[in-house]
Amino acid sequence: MTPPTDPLTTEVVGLIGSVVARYHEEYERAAAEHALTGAQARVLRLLAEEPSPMRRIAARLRCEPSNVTGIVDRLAARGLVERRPDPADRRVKLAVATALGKETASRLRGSLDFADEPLAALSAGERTALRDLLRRMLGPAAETSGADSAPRSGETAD
Amino acid sequence: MTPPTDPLTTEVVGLIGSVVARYHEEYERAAAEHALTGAQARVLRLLAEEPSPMRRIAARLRCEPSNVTGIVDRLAARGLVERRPDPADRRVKLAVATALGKETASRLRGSLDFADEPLAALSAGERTALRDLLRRMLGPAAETSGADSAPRSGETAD
DNA sequence: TATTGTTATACTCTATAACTATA
DNA sequence: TATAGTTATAGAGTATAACAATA
Repeated sequence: MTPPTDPLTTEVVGLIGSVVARYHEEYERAAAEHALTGAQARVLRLLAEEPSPMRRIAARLRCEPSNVTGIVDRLAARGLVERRPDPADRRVKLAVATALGKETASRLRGSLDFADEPLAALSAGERTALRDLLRRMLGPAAETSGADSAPRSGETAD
Repeated sequence: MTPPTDPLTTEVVGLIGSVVARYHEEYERAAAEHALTGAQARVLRLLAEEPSPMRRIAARLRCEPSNVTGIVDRLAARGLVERRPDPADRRVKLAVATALGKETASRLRGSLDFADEPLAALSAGERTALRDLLRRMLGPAAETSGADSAPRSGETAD
């Protein structure tokens, strides 16, 4: 679709593909270090920030709500997450990270050293330039949306 | 690990996370458009470039060889891929894309319009700057490795 | 009636281990 | 004996459809 795509753009897309592959591997490795799957790690990080109804987790993960049941079950079985009723609406269940869950999420973030390894190759000035380019690329929403995002999160907010 | 990570780096990592999420969604959507899973699409693109022993596919996908059996089975069942014996070593089976498989891979590449949507926001000059930054970030190997890569490929070549 | 979360089901991807046929 | 590919098995993620409780 659209114009034939010039060599420069093709190369940039390829490079982005490489970044994606590397980021993804890093993320999975970091999750595995804590005996978590990628999906579990994403949910745990989400809940470490704030409690969330099951439905909202699904929206953030871009998957069906029925899947979240199992993921939260497994996190709950390990004491990383708990389910609490929502006082305002008794249909809703809030998933909340336990103290252990928050601690695990924090360690998880620490071991996701994408910041060091590949990014360390760039000077502060270069990182600033990269930031500006990525901001422009992702559009105005980017400044808030992805401040600490995980792969495949890509929320539509709700 | 390593230094406390300054706010700038944190933001850049977050932005990269957003790019990763978006790229991944795009890729899955494009694959689904052709009734393929992400893994199937990755293998098909790989084989559209050149035939490959099962073992090598696994290395590119960074998964166990036993998984490739099923993925290639499903692609073969749809006539997108074939298995051929390797004349040089009768233990080896080469997976090769059929004409239909190559055509599908080509259409797949066309519908992966990451190049248009987010990247179109950047001018040619900006794309060049982005290319240079990503090259430096990924290191010297990047120029060859990811020219048309898929998420999670991230090959170690072999 | 509509919505939230769950259950039931089926498929794909994943790793591990055991097997076969070559080498 | 070592290697390539497969099979068997089990766990996890995914979507769909049907269901209970609540709104």
